[in-house]
Amino acid sequence: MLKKLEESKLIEILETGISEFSQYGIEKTNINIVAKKAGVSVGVLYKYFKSKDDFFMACLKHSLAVLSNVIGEALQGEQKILARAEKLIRAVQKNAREHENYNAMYHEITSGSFKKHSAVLAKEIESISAKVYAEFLLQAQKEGEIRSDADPRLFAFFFDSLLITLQFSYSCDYYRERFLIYCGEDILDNDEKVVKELLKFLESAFTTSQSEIKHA
Amino acid sequence: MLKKLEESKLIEILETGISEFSQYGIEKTNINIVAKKAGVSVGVLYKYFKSKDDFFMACLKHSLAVLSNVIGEALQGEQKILARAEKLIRAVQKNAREHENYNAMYHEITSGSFKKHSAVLAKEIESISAKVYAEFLLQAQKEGEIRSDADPRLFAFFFDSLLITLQFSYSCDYYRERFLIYCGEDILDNDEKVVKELLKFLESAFTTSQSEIKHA
Amino acid sequence: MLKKLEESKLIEILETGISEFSQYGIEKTNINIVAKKAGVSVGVLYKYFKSKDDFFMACLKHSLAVLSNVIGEALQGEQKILARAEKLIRAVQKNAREHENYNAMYHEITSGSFKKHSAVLAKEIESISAKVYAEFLLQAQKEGEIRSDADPRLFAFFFDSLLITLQFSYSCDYYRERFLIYCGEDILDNDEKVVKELLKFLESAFTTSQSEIKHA
Amino acid sequence: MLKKLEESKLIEILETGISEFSQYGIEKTNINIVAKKAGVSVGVLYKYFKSKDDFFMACLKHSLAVLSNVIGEALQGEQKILARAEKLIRAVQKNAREHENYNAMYHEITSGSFKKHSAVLAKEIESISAKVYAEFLLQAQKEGEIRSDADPRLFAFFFDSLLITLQFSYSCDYYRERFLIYCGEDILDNDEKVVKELLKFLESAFTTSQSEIKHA
DNA sequence: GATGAATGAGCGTTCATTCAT
DNA sequence: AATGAATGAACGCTCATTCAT
Repeated sequence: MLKKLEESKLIEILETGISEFSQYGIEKTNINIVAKKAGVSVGVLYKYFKSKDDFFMACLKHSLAVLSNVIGEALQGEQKILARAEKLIRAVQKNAREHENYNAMYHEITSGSFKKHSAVLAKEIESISAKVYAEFLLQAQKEGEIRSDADPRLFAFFFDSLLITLQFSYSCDYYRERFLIYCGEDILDNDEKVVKELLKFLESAFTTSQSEIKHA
Repeated sequence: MLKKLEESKLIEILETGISEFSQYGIEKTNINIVAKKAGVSVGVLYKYFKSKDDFFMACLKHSLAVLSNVIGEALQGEQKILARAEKLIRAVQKNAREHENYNAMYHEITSGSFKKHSAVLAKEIESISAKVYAEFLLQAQKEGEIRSDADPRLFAFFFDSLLITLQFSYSCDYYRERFLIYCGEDILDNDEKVVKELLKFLESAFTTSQSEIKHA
Repeated sequence: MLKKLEESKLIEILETGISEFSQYGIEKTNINIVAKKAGVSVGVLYKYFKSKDDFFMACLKHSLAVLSNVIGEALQGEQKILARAEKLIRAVQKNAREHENYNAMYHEITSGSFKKHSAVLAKEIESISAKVYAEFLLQAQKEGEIRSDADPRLFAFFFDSLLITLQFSYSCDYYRERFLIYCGEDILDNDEKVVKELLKFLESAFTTSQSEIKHA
Repeated sequence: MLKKLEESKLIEILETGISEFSQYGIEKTNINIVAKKAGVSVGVLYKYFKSKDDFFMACLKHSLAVLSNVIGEALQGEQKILARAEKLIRAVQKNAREHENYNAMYHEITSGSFKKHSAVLAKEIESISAKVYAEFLLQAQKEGEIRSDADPRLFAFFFDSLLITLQFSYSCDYYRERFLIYCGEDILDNDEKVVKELLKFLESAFTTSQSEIKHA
């Protein structure tokens, strides 16, 4: 009971942190203000987390735990690659809207003064999806769904690049603006169109073709 | 003459700023150190720029001026869309390596405490390439190079998403790590492979196909 | 019985406090850590002692209670002054080693932010030995062991100065270093030498001499 | 001219620091308050000194520079050992009164949380006087002024112990109280008496004697 | 104009003390 | 009574910005 109260408090602190971090960035976020907004004293915050960086990391982990579920669920039991892609795209759209801040957190680590942790974080965060994507692309290739001369890892990389950019386009200010500029002011109200067009874009890439490219 | 001297000094200041900003991020960059490294007094710096943010903006503009040339040059006089894409990909690879800092600057604005300027910056930065891409995709569509049911703006968006992610993969720490995880430790030494695979990925998207996608 | 349990607990708290205070000094000692190390809650600690300063005072008193026995025992029943001095010196050596922390506590009050209590503490701590020393020096003087023109109180002061410096030299970091510098790296393994030389130094001071000093 | 102004400012900062440190101890001294009292901003203080510890060290050095002159001057050109001792005692009396704070600074390092620097500081501070004293005691011994069976280093140690205790007795609160308790309330107004008695105390120690001590 | 010393608000972190349970 | 989670004032230090020279 006490435990439950503590846990809900902890989550409230994390959520507040995520809200502040995703609004102001790591450096500009003020720990004292986070504590006040979360309704606790700084002391409590420093009881749970040993430093601001540590606190940010905890917020990040909390965000990623939610995000990784999204991918996991979207990949359940499907067979055809385009169907899988469609599920992922829709998952991204839903998730990015629902957990705007979580995604902004993810984006936060790719810039600013968090360079020092780049290698560790990337390994921790990207390894799973990199492996999953590459594996199901390889599988798709074996089943003739993808051109035989494609490198599954690179294709996984391109695919993920499209997904994360889309994700940020629904959750990070700058990317959202860019999204509107590229696709029109009403693109945020037209999720279906985005799904369709991206699938068209992927379709051919993910569909066996005989053509070969010749480079000089 | 005096003007010229000032101009070269100004550029030196901007270059120093870009170097520092792209290394440490906006918040952690110390204006006094920038001034010292640039060989000027802080007073001069504050004469040219009214605040740190303003200075960052100027550095950003300077970076983008260089970057925009890259796109412009890559688009000169070419006709076939895949050839154009190839030129752009190679330009991105060359540019990202040569002007690592400039690209890091660009990435810097997409996160952190720079939210307030997102709309203005996006409009300023993305409008041109958004228009250029959409136009030549529309042209390509008219000439039968791209499937007739594609939305040129969305396709331009997807195409640009692939390019900027690639750009960051060559110039920003986190994205570079992600790149290695997805594509292997030696991917940075294998630019040709990246070009080929991305072209394969794009090829079908950018090549007329009769298939249509049916969504439930 | 309950009382007894409390008493032993109290002593454990005090001993822990003494250990921490003598290691880190008054300010740097953390009450919460003291409580944890002593195996009690801070609440208990603040039940017994109304503040950190108050707790330090209690620790100090506890230390001094042990230290005062040392002097007392060393002065039992002896007659000749040099024999008494020898007993005291040996007592200091033994005590300083055995109760390093207690002595460090004593030294702690002579500096730092404890100025406010100087007068009270000095009166409490020094009065006894000041009186004892002065009295037996007076006695010694009457019996011709000390030059007749000596002021027993001043001589007691000088004698005690030598003893406390020696005490600190065996128990406080800085004084120990100084001891090594003055007397050689192996002086801490050579207690007998210290005894002998200090007795030589005192011998003449404490032995009647005819000489008189003439100051201009 | 500007240089001069800066130097005087620097000294004012150091003097303020010495005043605060010797009043409140290292930990309780507030850098912001020191800055305010010195009439500068914290920024200036941190321009000159890289941390609080560094600032304390600078204050200490400043204190010691003055103190070492005292010893140096007192040792100029004298021959007879007791005359030298007398000069030193008088120097200590004068110096301790004039530079009360400087001496308190010296005492500050012997306790509290400055343990980490004990070895370095002791070496730096004590080495010189240890060597000087030992040398002139050795010289005195050769000339028959001191008993031939004395160890000059140990005797130097005892002599210095008497001097520093006296020094603190004129400059540190606790030691001053102890001084009054041992020697009477009016001892601070009776410097001559202290000189005379200490010389008497030393006289025999520093004067050749035939007696030998026999220990069991 | 140019300088760069000086400013001082602001923030991360600690820890003595309190008080609800 | 005993606990120890929670408090929040306090302080060391940084650095964007100003302004006297």
